[in-house]
Amino acid sequence: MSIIEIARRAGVSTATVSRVVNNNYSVRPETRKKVEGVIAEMGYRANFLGRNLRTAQSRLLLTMVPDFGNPFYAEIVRGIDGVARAEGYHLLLCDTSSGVGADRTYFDLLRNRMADGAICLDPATIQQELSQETGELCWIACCEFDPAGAVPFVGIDNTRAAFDAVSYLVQRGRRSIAFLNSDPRFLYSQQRHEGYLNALHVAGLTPPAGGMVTTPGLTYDHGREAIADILATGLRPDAVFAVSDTLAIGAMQGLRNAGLSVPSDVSVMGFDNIQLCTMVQPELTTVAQPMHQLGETAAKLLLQRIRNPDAAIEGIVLDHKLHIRGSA
Amino acid sequence: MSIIEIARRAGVSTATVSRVVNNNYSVRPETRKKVEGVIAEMGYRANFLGRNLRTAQSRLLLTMVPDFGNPFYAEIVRGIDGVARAEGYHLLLCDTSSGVGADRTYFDLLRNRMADGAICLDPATIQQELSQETGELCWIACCEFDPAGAVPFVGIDNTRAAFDAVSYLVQRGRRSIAFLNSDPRFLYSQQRHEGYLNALHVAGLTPPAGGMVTTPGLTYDHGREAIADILATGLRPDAVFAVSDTLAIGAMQGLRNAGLSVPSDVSVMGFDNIQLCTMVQPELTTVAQPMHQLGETAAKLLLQRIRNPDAAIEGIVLDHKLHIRGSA
DNA sequence: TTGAAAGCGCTAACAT
DNA sequence: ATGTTAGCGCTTTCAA
Repeated sequence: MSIIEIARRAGVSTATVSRVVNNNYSVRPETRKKVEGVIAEMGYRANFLGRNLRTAQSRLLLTMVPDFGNPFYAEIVRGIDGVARAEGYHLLLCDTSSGVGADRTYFDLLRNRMADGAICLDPATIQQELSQETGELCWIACCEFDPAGAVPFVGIDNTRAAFDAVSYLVQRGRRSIAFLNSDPRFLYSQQRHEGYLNALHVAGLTPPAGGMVTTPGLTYDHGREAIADILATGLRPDAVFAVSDTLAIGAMQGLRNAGLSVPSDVSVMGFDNIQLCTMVQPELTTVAQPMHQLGETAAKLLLQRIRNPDAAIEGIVLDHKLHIRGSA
Repeated sequence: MSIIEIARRAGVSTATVSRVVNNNYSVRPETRKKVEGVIAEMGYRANFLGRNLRTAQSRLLLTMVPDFGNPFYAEIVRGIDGVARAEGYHLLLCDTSSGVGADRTYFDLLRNRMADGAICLDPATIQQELSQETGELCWIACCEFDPAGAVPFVGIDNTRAAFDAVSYLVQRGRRSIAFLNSDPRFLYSQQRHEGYLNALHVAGLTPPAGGMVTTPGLTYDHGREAIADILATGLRPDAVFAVSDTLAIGAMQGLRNAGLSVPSDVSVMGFDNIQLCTMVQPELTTVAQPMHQLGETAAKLLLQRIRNPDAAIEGIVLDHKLHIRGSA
């Protein structure tokens, strides 16, 4: 049953039905009532497929996350979702962790007009590949971004955040600070690495030999295994800085398994400030990212860009903040 | 740039271009090559809005979750996503926690043909409201379902699972077993409540006065607060059964805060078996749900139903399993 | 193997 | 205030 059927039954034109449905044009109250009556009676619902083609928009926002099993990303997505829904958009959510293959990227969903815009939380490397097309494609980088690139972004200053975190450990008297990093394809990974080295350098320290490891992912188990690897080399650091809370929480478990106690033997510092931080024992000291705000800002920026594609959009850097708790 | 432009440049009809793009009909190799050349040269991408209208499908699967900040739901969604993508579908994800208002349900996205089908993880109450329309609407209930209803479902036997969990606590000598439940609108909440009572009954026990609480959500903090409430009544249970691991983990933290130790003072039993269970101290004993499989099965069922709407589909009950660890 | 043409359901410009 | 009508971009029947 289409709009034609409704128009026929109500004795009006399809245009009038359309006006009633979208209640934007002036329609005589009686006419409106009559049409609404037929619509209710028939249980008619506008077919968005037709509307979308006609208006050339899908009202869908493509959101690409590396892994929404990670509470950090989950919280950002919730931020995006809130803004999107308030503006009448919905989320086309893609978990990029499983990998889609080189020939077929999720950006195709944008090119194919399946989405009106996209928010990408994926590694900057992928993004750089695509930034050429940036003028045509409507998207925002979130968390992973190139400050010098052409793509509008929102994120934090990862280098400084890591610097602050490690400086704190140093200030607390720690001298052998291990570093649990993730995939170096991630820009945040490179930047936090840099911040870590900077802070050590300023303090006249160097990374302990074998104390810098790279994990293939951000699960708790990756953190646990990373610590096991470090300890297996014989190294006994007095602090660990992890680029993710999930990694840090896994690391704490790994340290416990090895009979080491946190923070007396080893301080542990995480990154993100997920809810879980205050649920583990000891509570996790971490660098907070404003996750919800990150998502909201990304969505607002994107919507802005969708509505006014030509306006220049500034990149936005939000503040990080150290949360001192029991683990360091 | 549309298919017409490509057809013109390649000197063929739009039908031929369409055939090339969908490479389903026989097209002469030279013709194909020529068309593909133009497509590549022009960077043409089919507009899915047009295709969707014509084929009357969106290739989108609506997924409604109460809260994908909860790792339990996140894992299910990943299961759904994997199957969906393998079949050329994508996820239209809606977080229902924020509430959409009575007049406008997410099912409308289905009625409006924005999605080809839906998987609903939302409370059964909402679902029952809608099950009348079930013949017309194409959707699957996941986790939350009415075994006697008309809606195809996949889930576990919550009553038995809770029964098994509590029976285990009893068998370990626990006599005063508190129950941390969530919103009773959830069917699982009612069923696990029933299983809890059954197990106590069989053991000749009764719920300790003030030992059954209901939380407004499933965050860690809800668990922590629930325990605080119980302890505030003066009750000192020797075990706690929570309907969610997140609740249980929060409860453990609450017990610690109150100076109680797990499991010597109080045993704690969770539900779901999220990854985090082995990262807390002590590790959490819990009833495992096959989360990934739950999601995969739901997606397969839905796809099946989309392709063959008339075939009867059986409800599927998957197995639960007790995981004994340190907390109980 | 290819082309012509209809039409999916809707909106919006234009006419009345 | 309402109707007429073109057309969004695509697929698909039918004909050649």
